[in-house]
Amino acid sequence: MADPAETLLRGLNPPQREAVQCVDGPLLIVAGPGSGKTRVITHRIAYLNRKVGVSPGRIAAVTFTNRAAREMRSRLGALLGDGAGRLTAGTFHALCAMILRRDGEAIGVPNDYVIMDDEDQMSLVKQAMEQTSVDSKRFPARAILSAISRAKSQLLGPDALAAQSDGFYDEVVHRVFAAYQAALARSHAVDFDDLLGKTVELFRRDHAALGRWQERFIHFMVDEFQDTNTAQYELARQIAGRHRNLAVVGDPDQSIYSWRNADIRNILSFQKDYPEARVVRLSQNYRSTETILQAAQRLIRGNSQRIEQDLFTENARGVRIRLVEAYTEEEEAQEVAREALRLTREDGVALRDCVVAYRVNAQSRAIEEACLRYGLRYKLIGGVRFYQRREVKDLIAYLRLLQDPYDEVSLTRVVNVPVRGIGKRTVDELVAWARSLDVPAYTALQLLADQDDYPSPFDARQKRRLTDFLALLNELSALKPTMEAPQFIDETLERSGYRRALLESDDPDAEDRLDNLREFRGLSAEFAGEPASEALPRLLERVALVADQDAIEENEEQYLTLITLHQIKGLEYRVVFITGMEDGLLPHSRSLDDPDQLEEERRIAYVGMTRARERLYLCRALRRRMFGAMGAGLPSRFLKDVPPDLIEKPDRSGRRSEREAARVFRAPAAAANGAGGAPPPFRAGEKVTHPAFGLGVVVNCASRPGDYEVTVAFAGNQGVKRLLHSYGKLERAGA
DNA sequence: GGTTTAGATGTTTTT
DNA sequence: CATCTAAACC
Repeated sequence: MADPAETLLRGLNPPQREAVQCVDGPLLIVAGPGSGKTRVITHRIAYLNRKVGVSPGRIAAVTFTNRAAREMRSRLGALLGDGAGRLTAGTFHALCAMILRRDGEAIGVPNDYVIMDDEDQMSLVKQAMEQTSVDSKRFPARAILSAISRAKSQLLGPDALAAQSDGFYDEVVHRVFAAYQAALARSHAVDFDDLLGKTVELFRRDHAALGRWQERFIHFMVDEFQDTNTAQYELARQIAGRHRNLAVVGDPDQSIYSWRNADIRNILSFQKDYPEARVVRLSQNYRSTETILQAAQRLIRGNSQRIEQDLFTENARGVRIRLVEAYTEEEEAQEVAREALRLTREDGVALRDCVVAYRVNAQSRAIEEACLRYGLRYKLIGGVRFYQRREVKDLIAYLRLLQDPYDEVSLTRVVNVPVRGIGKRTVDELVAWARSLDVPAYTALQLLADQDDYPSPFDARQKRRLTDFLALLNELSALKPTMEAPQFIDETLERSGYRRALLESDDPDAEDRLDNLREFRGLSAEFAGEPASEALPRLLERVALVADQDAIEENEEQYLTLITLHQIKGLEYRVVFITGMEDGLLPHSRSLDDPDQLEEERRIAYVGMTRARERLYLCRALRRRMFGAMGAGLPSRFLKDVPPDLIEKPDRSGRRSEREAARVFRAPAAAANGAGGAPPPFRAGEKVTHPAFGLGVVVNCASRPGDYEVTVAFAGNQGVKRLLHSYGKLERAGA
């Protein structure tokens, strides 16, 4: 029994063991929620090491987020110790960045390439549309971009798209597509889809390079396989092409990224491409109570396009799912906050064990406000992401420009930030002039500076300003090898005048912005110990690829987590609140008219529900602010699919009058304490009656936003209850 | 060329 | 409702 490999199998059920031990050849694991699939993957890696002697360094494990990769590493560390550090774990994008950094030049991806984010892509598409005179009124740039992105994630270039084009729209897309790719190339840039597509292209063309990576990773594993797109799957097949040790783990019912071109059919393709593949199903749920699992199962059965998985659990039945119905978004948030508070005080639940999940980021605001009001610490995941903030993007644009002067998007972004008298008109002229000379904008600037008499469209004043800017870039570039990244960032902010402009501006957020810049500088400290010229490419790559800046920290701090239903995938909490269970929000209004999208919305709800271990709250508001106006919210159609006997409904008989609802609606934030200044309705010690609970004695009367919460000890075995005064069911006894 | 303002406009999810 | 755009104004 001293066999270290055997100990890894302890505590696993038979299918889990099978998945762990099946270390030769292709493997498909279809795993329901809470089935311990992450555990199976890490154990499999450890088993490969202990039993077969495969070093973790020869294994690539692709995860959906960087967070998941980090988690996998630490789990593996617990099993294997030091050796685990050599595992290559990360997203497909990170893996591709690594490959391209080393071998990309073979297909013309320059060593110093930069990665464009979606905002940059948008501006490039708009520019490409102007260039090809495509009317942005008739063809929204966003739609064109998503068509381009769809084509790219299916490994179609402009020409391939044109070849299978069917109609005018594709023709338009094709034109913009080609111009867009040209603009990327001119800027030495790749977008997220290129990262994948160029790597696939590299492996198609350069078999020596492919062979090296095939030998490097003799085992390849993909988690969340249901959310991979065509390019990602192709890449996995390429790398696993020699050893055929490709293991994929997925759950079709949790596929929620089709809008990012994830293709659930990859699971079918896998079985076709690897007919010899072993298929293992993990159906036992170790996470949730039976009630929660059953409710989720019933919900997901509402989808017609699916294969039934018979999930089961041996966990206890647990408490019923609570339905929370509030009048407004604010009340919904307050009820959530109040309940979270109650759980921490009465039920021994830590605040960290609770999570509030919602469909759209905008919903977080009401919750945040409720948390502030009740003094709950919270942590917002996602939201306006750090790297997207204006000042951070400005700084990144400077750094990118200093790494790659041909990055035109960055150049036009910062050429007049802070204002240097180089307005839109001048910038347009510069870009047009550069294009007429068929050189990048940066080269045009150099021309302007070096050849005094070269004919240009600029007068002396503009010429002076432009060459001053060029001088600034060159000056900073010269500093790059002489100092470390944090110091270089300081110099950039100083010499560009950015910091000073921010200090002198009357922007009310100036302080925050400086804080953010300081924070960014702090991040760059990780790359200290080497000159900025070395650190910059890796720093910028990190910035582009690692989106989960506000990662969930594994510390002891107590806070309520606020997160979207998309980001919560892969996590679990004892208590889950899902807010906005309304038609139009979940399912989202943009998905209502498409059956396929509607099924995806249902899967999103399913993912949310199955995150809960013990308690699940489904919350909705009758009225919600949308488009600036209030709209009536109908309950989510998904609620109907949850069996009523699994749900505990609010006491409808005690519902407040419509008039009172209107009052709350008009002044939702009125009176943070007590009912608008009204005196407490009862005092401790008073005798009261309740229609359902009978006679009781008031224990306490605490003020609540817009209300009072009365604690009453009822006679007999009714026990102590907390009731909201506005429900109006309590009356003074003995009158 | 810069700045302010009114007006329109468009609202999901993220590596 | 908040953010972006275009046009008027400085």
